[in-house]
Amino acid sequence: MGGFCLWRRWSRVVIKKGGEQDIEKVRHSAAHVMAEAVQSLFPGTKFGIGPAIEDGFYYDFELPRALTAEDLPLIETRMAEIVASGVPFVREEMSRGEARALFAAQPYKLELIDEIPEDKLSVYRQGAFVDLCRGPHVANTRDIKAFKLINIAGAYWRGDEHRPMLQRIYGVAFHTEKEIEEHLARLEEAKRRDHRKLGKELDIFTFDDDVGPGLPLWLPNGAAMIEEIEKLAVETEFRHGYVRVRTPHLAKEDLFRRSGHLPYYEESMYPPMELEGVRYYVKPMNCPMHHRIFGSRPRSYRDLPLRLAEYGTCYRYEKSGELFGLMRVRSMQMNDSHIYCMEKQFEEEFAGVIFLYLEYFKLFDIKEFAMRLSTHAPGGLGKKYVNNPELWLKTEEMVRKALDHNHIPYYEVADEAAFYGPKIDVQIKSVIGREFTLATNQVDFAQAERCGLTFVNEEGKEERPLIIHRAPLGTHERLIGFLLEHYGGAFPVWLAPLQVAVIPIADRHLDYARSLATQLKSDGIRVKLDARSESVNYKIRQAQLEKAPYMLVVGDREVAASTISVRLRTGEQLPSQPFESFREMLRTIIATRSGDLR
RNA sequence: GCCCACAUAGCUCAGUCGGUAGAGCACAUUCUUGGUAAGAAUGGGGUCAUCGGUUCGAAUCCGAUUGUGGGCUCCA
Repeated sequence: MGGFCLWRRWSRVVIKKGGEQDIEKVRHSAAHVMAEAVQSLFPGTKFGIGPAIEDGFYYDFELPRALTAEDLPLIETRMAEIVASGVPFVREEMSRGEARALFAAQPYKLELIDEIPEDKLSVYRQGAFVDLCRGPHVANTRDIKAFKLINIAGAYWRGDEHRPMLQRIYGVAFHTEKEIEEHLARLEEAKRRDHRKLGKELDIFTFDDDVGPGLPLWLPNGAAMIEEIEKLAVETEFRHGYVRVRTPHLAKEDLFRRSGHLPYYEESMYPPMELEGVRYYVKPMNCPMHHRIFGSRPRSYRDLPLRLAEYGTCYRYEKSGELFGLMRVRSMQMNDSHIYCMEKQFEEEFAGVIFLYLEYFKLFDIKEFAMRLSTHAPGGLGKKYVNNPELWLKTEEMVRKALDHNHIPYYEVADEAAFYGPKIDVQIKSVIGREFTLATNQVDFAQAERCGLTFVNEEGKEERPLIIHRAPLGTHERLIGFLLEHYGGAFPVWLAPLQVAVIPIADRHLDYARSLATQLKSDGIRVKLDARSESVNYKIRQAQLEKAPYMLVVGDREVAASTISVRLRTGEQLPSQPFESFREMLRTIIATRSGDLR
């Protein structure tokens, strides 16, 4: 598993290793300087918190008016003055009472002061500005060499949506101006790779106001990709012993009540519709339906493990502000499966799923991801989580064992589990830097009981199956969103919406070009014949922009010799060759889902 | 859902102090038949997101709604 990296902690680790532990101090100090600047420009400002973060810092303020983009340069200028004045950062220690007196006009600081367990509190002073802070800081404001304020955003105090919304200013800070420029250039590059931009340029998907937010429409190019991905899933899951099922998009209220979705998941569900006195819900997950398939006849331990798979379409009512391109939508098609097994089969099944993930990630050349074990929090029992503390602890331990025995690295986060059990989420980052769960592998000890699922064991007694929910390819929406960014739109041949562009040089080459296109089409290749009376340059440019892996340019020479000239998407030119040899190569590359072009 | 910003042709964007809309690309037609990232001309295309208000007059000012974006919260 080379290339595996837990980038959650990555930046910190790298910094420490590289002997650059100072940069965090610089960023944190920059936050203090920004706070001082804001205080001097907006007297009466109430301060929240201002930590260092990846690439920079932020500080939360309660201000008399809303900030605008025009305020940032003013704040920056003030900061530059403070930096240039070369004021030292001075640490002072004091008692809780002294701190309370010092921050008497700062309600947010008072709240923090009261929650600090130690009796000795520390504050840092630079010039006229003093802030409650653990430190450490740089010695002098002059040590802050390069910073820039980036944007303004709203943020709830202490991340709690029931508490006041403060105004947050984000900044970046590095040791040198050059690093800032490089960082901004990286952001620009990220914008070019943004799946929303590429998805539009490559005609993959669109959103329509009349259809609704978060409800993507797949254009022909996107639909072609979806079909390839489903083909991949069907073949792979068949090899791994899954059987396929199909289920409706709706079910009666009672099903979701028994499964636990209505008590624990209702706020993410579309409201019910009522017909002939019966309430129906659109499904937010496929599991209840699959559980009914499991329960559709008596099951023996000999039937287990039973692996039911379906690319099921689900609908979740995500809050409007949470929608994000294809990465966060309201209708989604999931690479779903539920594995019903005995407890003694659990470890093997669970590990099998993890290895299935790794198989897929290798295929897609996905190297930057992290496996996150999400566990429950005792405080959420009966609210967010099914109330069965023993089973939570037991299944969490089972998952840890399954991971450890297979030497699979992971990190653990409490209070992130599904309502029915712990899970392993595979975390990836969008090119914008936002983190998403791409795939998931969840244990479910609750629904079998809630839904009354049993099997007859070796002793002829009824027993509850354990259930594993898994979606290694996540949803089409998020996977394709991710792959767009991951490949920058230049997909491997098998996945590329347009695989071959046939480009005749002049009209007299059209017949030959057409016969090539027809033959490729009969091989199932997605081919486009560009028959327009445009220049060769123009047609090649078009094919390049569409990121066609292959361009077949045919003119007098090719017609005369019955050959083709192949230009790769990389700009590379293959030697002139008989059409049949290209056709053969293409067949192999697609059949093996190779990432290479030749 | 919350804070802030934005919404002009299919796409990317101009549009000054309010005086009934422009460019490039794309598309269509014609000319051109050109050998590896844009040949030329002509043409069609916009209720300036929607609704309301201010004004003699609104793309422009104000309000609401819808949608999008940056965050927060939440998540596949």
